[in-house]
Amino acid sequence: MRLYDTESGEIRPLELRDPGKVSLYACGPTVYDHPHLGHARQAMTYDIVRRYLEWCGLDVHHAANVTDIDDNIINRATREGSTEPEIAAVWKDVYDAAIFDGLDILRPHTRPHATEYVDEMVAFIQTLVDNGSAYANDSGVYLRVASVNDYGGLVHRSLDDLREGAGARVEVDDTKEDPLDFALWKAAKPAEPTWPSPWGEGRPGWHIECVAMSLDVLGDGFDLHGGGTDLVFPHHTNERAEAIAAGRDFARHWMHNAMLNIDGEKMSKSLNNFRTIQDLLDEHPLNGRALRLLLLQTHYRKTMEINPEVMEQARGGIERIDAMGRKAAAAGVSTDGAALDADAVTAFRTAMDDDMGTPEAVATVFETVRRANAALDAGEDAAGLVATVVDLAGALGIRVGDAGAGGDDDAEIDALVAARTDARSAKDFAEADRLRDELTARGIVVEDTPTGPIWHRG
RNA sequence: GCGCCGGUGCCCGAGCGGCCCAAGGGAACGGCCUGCAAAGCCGUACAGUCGCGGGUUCAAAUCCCGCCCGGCGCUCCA
Repeated sequence: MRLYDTESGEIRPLELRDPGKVSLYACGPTVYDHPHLGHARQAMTYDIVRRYLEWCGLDVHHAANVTDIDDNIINRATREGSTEPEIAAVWKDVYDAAIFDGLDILRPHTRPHATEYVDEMVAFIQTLVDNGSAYANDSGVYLRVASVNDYGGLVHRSLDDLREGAGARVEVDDTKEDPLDFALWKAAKPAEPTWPSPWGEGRPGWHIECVAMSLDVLGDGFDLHGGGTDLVFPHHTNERAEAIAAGRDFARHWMHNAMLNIDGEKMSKSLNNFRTIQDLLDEHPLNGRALRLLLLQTHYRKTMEINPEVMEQARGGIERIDAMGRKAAAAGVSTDGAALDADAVTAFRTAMDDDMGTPEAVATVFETVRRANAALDAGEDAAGLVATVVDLAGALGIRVGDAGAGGDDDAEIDALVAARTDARSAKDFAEADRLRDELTARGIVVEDTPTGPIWHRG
């Protein structure tokens, strides 16, 4: 598989540290508020990477941190008269429900929490202080950026370029030797949670947690490190700098997913077009899967558009896949042991191996859906094609729905559908239509097939 | 301001030197199927300038230059 690597700036083969095994670290959330659509794209991107690699037969270790101590958490705790651990616990649950349950994203195998890693972080910082790449003063401990070889390598910018930005934008902190130097450890401030350290009470800086945790969980020279493009600088640049300064082998490959726009504009709190995942999920029962399809139909490195219209369009796509599933189930097609369609699998693989070409991979799935429907209509053996759709869609995390039953009133609906079938047999079409209207009013869609009617919840 | 990424049909989006008179999804239209529908299949119209203007090349949506527009980053935001 070839992937775009942010550091080298080119698409290059994913070369694994240990053959057959993939170690993946995707930066996780800071838990203090509702997760939004941007979090969904981020989490979904690495969920798809993982699912595809697993589908290819690789043994993936997916790790994602949970940042449970930072300024935002402290501020919220203060504002609500709560405590930081409480805030973090509550919002982590909200995140998990929306992301993992709502969007059918696989839980990372390992989810280290920052507050559980303070000892490791302190030890890491000690290494940096000992080897002269970090210095302590009254306000904390800082990384001496100028001492790091190729500091701006990930963003492809020189130290001078970066200083220009830092000087222009940031309040110059004269306790630092260089405006670019950043905090590894922050000295205690009043009313903030603190941990002991050789440099006094305080709390860890932002970037140190990911370095300490990724290297501990996945080991030196792990394969893939990912996150949103907005993390390239400073977060990932600084993680990388810390690892380099400590003489550790860090990520072999960096990947970053693009941002998303709502109604043509960037999503932000100030523009008031901020959407939480839960809002979207509540809007329509198909939205979780529709969002996944929408995300898959755009390449992960391209800014994508999201608005009510495209969500509706994506729902249409999901319904198309489900309709095939229902039709196949009604025709009694068994996919057990059916041989997959080799052409489709090859096309799918080729697309995915080329820097996660999910839009083309999805196109292959839909083409296979059409071929399966045609075979089903013609009464030909469609098992292989249906199995291919289920398999390939599954590799992308899309489940193919079937009958759509599962409500408390299933028996009642079955009875109405049966009554309609009887009316149709008796050519009493007025009664048949009345019964169908009644079902429609209950949100049930009835589809007549050669093997009898099937129904699902619309 | 500096750096980076984009601008493709009605909408969303692939394609990134010849296989493109440009994939796939959604919407539209016609046909088949149906008692009528729905779903599905088949077909059609949509891109006659692939943001605009130059250039390179036998050949450009695809490469180069300039401009316009949108996005991201420039210290804690996915």
